[in-house]
Amino acid sequence: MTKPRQQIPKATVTRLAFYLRELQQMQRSGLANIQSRAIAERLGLNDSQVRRDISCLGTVGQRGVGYQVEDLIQSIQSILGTDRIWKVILVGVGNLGRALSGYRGFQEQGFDLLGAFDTDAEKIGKPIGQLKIQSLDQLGTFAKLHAIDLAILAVPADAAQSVVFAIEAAGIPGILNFAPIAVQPSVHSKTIIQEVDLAIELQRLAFSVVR
Amino acid sequence: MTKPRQQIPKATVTRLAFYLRELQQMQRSGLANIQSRAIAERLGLNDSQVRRDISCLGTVGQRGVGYQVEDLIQSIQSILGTDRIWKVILVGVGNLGRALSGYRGFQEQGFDLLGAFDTDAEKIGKPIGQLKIQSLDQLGTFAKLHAIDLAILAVPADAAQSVVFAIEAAGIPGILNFAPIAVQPSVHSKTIIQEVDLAIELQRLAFSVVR
DNA sequence: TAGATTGTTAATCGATTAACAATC
DNA sequence: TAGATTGTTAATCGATTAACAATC
Repeated sequence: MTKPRQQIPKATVTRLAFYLRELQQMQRSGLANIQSRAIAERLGLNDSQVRRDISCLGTVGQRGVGYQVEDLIQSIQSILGTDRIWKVILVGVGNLGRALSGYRGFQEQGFDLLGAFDTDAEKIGKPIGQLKIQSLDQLGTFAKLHAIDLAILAVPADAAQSVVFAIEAAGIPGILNFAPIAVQPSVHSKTIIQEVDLAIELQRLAFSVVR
Repeated sequence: MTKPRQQIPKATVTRLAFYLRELQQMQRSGLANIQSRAIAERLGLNDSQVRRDISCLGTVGQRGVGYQVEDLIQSIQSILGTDRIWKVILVGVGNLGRALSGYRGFQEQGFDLLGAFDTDAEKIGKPIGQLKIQSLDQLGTFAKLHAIDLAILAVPADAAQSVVFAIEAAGIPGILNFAPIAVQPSVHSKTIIQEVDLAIELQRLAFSVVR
């Protein structure tokens, strides 16, 4: 342990999550110790960068030796906030929403899907995995009752903004937005919105391929 | 038209894709003209940045007036390479792969899913949407026959690296990797790999919420 | 012309990298 | 001790922003 820890750059946060993913793999395969150089190679990065990122954890490796995989995993999880269970709901049970609801990777990282909501009367009451689809009207009550932390938003573009307001009103502090449109938190809200767009990822790839 | 166009920063490419998404929305609602200020507000950015990004297109707005929505859309698509159809295959028809195969957003942006592959004998021959799941052994032949441009990789972590080699061998120049592990292109390959991890997006959101 | 908004420069800010002293 | 690798500094590189001349 070295530093009382500063503000962590966004780019660092993203890389830390990638380090974590690899470290968990390494741990599964029985590796106990690792060096910045090996992490860097595995991810195609510079080893200086890896050490600098890790130094944000305020934890420490051993000079001449490296890092304990177990320690690094714990430190990164502690910084990311994923050393606990996060309670998540899904809003919008269309094609993509249904898919996301079954995605194993969320559960594995401690994101627990507790509810699913839609406006379509045809869908309400039907099962989705272990859950039953609820009316969007229930969202506020449900979110408060279960102290929901995060909402995964997978509704059509034209519904997205009004659903954001509903999620905010329900007191949920974070939204992962898959709706293909920019949405804004309302003025006084402290809700964090993180954008994900799978088509945009393909476009970025297409650009790289053309160059 | 101003500049012969330089290298475009990666951050700019990503934002251009987001501008495109908004502009397409605006066009659908009948808007013909737009200003950097309005784009910036809609996306929560600085208007200087929007103008600078757009200036990478080598296209031009009209001082005192703004940009033609139609022109901007065309220019951005031309830079991203999405002014044409991209031929895509899916490798790995698990939970996530199945979901991705039905995602409308890909088709809407000109990404055409032509094939789906898996190694599981149980799945081969079964339908997925309009397609029939093929054996991974068929990948090379199929990719060359149809001149496939991009592969969406959605296999388990332990299979990912060997499938990457197979995709490279099939001559496919771009991979969108959903497998939760870092993979590397083989040494002499020019294949571009773009990482996407939905659990990591949730982790980034969790971090922002905690702060 | 007067008002508006672009395109672009120069200044600022932040992130990456090389290098090396500290130290296991 | 000798060899290895971290933690951290200083230098470089790239991205963002403010400001304003150009011009519609």
